[in-house]
Parts: sequence; C-alpha cells; structure tokens
Amino acid sequence: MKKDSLNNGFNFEIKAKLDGLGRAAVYSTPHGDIQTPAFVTVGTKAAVKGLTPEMISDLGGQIFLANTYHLYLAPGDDIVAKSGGLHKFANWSGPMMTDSGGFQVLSLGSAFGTNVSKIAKSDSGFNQVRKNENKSSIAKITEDGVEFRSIKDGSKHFFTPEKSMQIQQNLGADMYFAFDECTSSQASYEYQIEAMGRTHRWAKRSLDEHTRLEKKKKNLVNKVLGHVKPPQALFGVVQGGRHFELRKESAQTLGAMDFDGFGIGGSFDKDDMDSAVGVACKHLPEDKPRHLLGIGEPIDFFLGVENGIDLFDCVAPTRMARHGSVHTKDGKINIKNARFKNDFTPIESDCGCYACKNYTRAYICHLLREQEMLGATLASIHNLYFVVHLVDDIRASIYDGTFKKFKDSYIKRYYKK
RNA sequence: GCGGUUAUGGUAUAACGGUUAUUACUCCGGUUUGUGGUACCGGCAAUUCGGGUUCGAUUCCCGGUAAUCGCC
Repeated sequence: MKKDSLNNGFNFEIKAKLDGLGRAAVYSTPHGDIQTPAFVTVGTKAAVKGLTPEMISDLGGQIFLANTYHLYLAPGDDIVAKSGGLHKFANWSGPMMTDSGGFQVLSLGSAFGTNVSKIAKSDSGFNQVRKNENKSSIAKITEDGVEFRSIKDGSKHFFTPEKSMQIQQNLGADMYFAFDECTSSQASYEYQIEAMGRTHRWAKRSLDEHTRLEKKKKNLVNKVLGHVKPPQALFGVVQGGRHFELRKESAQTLGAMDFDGFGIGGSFDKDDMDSAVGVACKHLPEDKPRHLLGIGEPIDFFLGVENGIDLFDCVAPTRMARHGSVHTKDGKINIKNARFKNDFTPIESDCGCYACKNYTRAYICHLLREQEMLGATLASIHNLYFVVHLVDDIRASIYDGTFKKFKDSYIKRYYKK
C-alpha cells in the first residue's frame, strides 16, 4: 500500500477501518504526517484569530486552513509568495491547506447580508425555493468565473478556476481546493443542478491549470538553484446540495478525475447531512483523502467519520468562543452568563487545555465581558482543544474497535439524549 | 438667603394635552458550521414627590425636594 507515487511527498495510507465507510489513516504531506480523522483549525487570513502557531500545536492542532479570497485581498498572494510561502509567512511548519474562494461565492453572494448558512434548519418548515439571487450580493457568477467585490474597498476582482489555482500556488499550502460554487441551502433543485454542472466544469479547469502549474514548477526547480518549491495536492469539491442523486453524480464525476483528494462542500439539511455525505463518499475513490468542508459540531464528527470523512474544518469553535459559547462534555455553555461571574472552577475540570489548567470560569467570563483580547484567546484554545481532541479520540476508537460505544456514550452525554 | 434653569429605565436621551412613552449603552438570555462583520436576534427596565386644571397630565399651573448656574 505504501507508495510515494507521482505526487511526490504525498501518501494516504489507511490503517484501520470501521464496518462501512469509516477509516483511520496517515496522510503524509511535504510538511509532515496527518493522523486522520483530524480536525483542521481555520485561520482564514493566515492566522487562527487570537492564537499563535505555538498555541495551535500545543493544543494538538496538526494542520490549518487559510483562505484564498481573503489572502488575495490582503496582503496579496504575491507578498505571501515573496515571503517564502504561507508556512514561512505564518510561521507554521506543519501541513497547511487553502480554500479556493468557492465558499465566498455563497457567503458574499446569495447569502450576503442574510442569515442563510450552509446548514438548513430542518424545523423551519418548507425550505423556500429561491434563485441564487440577492440584491445586496457582492458576488456575480458567470460560466467563466465569479466577479467579487472586495469587502475592504468595494473594488472588483474576477476569479476564475485558473486564477484561484494560480493564487493558491502562490500561497503555497500543501493541499488546496478546486474552485467551486457553494450553493445556498435555499436554492432550488434546478439551481443545484445548474451550479453542480458549473462546479464540475470548473473542476476540470482547476485540475488542468493545477497540472500545468505543477509541471512548470518542476522545471523551475531544475533551473533556479536552491529554490525548491514543494509539490502541492489538489482536492476536487463535491456539490449537489441535499439531493442524494446529485451528490452521487457529483462524486462519480469528480472521482473519475485525477484529483489528489476530495472536499465535500455545499449546503446540507441538518437531518440527513450524514446520509448525503455517505452517498458522496461511497462514490469517491477509497484510496484518497476526503475533507468535509466547514462542518464541526460534536455530533457531526461521529456522523462524518462513520460516513467516510478523514478531515474536517470549521470556524464554529473559534467564532463561538469569541462570543462566549464554549464546549463541555455536557453540552455548550455561555461562559459570559452572570452565573459564571463567581465560578472559580475551570471551564471543565478534567480538560487538559491551557485555559482549563490555568484559568477559572470567572476570569474568562470577566475577560470576555470586558472585551479583553485574552478572553477570546483562552476560550478559543479551549474550544479548539475540545474539538481537536474529540476527533483524536474518535480516531483512537477506530483503532481499538470501540467507535460505536464511544459514539453512543458521548452523544448521550453531550446532547442529553 | 434671593433669582434663573432642569428633573423621563442603571446611565445618557426623545416626545406629545390622548401612543403600547423613543433611542443608545449597560444588564439578562439566545444564535453562530469551507470566518465580510467581537456579528446577529430576543428580553427586563423610566415620566422626582404632593396637590390642582382637564373627559384625559409625562406634558399646563401651584407647592415640596434635589441638582445646577448666577447674585448677596
């Protein structure tokens, strides 16, 4: 199974399996191995908000993910490239990924200025059927690409699959994503089909451009002494919304292409997210890593892993932390609540994170209420530690065959059901 | 001591002879899933006190109290 094939420096080796699609593996990259399943911390602008890289590795983070659109706007991928690439720029020596900007097609497009998220609320009755149109949108989609307006100064920028690849090669993360269109959970079936087709065509263009750039890079290495740019791996992104047949079609279409791995993106219905993910993974090549984009509630990790996911990333732990919502094994609590003002115990007494080992709820409550930066940092450390270690524990349970038992007891306690 | 001015949620304010008394912050909660946004959504909470005029007063009048400014 060990093969250090064409994509030198990358290797995905499955070490243990669950019944069904789940597995534990080691994903080797030019910047080190990733034990999977793993949680990828999100550092959109080449920084996990409020945390140094040392804090990320100390809390157990193996890898982090930055964003193409944001880094293109500031400081610019040319500056990152000049600095020696993202790893040097951000002082992170482990594996890194970049997202393609495809999510911003949604967040700055049909979802801009609304509260539409990638998870449809299952109890909100009938999902409204809308076109992917939004008056305040600052992203316009055409077959060729997407015109974004800068969130910083309103200036216009046109992203194509080719351009996203070029930017991501400049940024220099180990793994990066094809340029796709992330659709709204409220988009109609017809629109999902239309967007999925476009995503597939963009996937082909992304892959072609990637192949061209990788080849060019190899030639450059020979000419420019001492300038060895490591190879990068490209992941295609499966779409199809919450429609199983579209997920299947998307997975088959992309799975037949020569990607190094796959992302599963787009919008889901809360109730059947796991089945939609399962359908996608079932039709993807088994020997390549699968990344579930932007998903990160405790229950999602269990369901995702069961359905064949190797990597997760999500902004929820850090965003929630900044607003005071922190994980405990008995569910979330809002540490800013008045009842914690006089609580001189840690967030969780049996938690091994830096925040819990050194600080009290009362102190973190105080910091967050007073908007002291350290409050967001400590709460983020806790939440990231919590999800990173949860996924680590899930991985361990695959190796020792206790996954099912672990899942049941964990969910029962966290969700009280 | 005399004269002027002012008095509205915890704070700062808006308004009018008839509203469910405005708004912001604070406070009390909730929501955040490939990070535009330390963001969004709820909730609690007030007409200084006592008289009078009026169908009806937070509003107009008189008095008390308090703050503040000026004068002695």
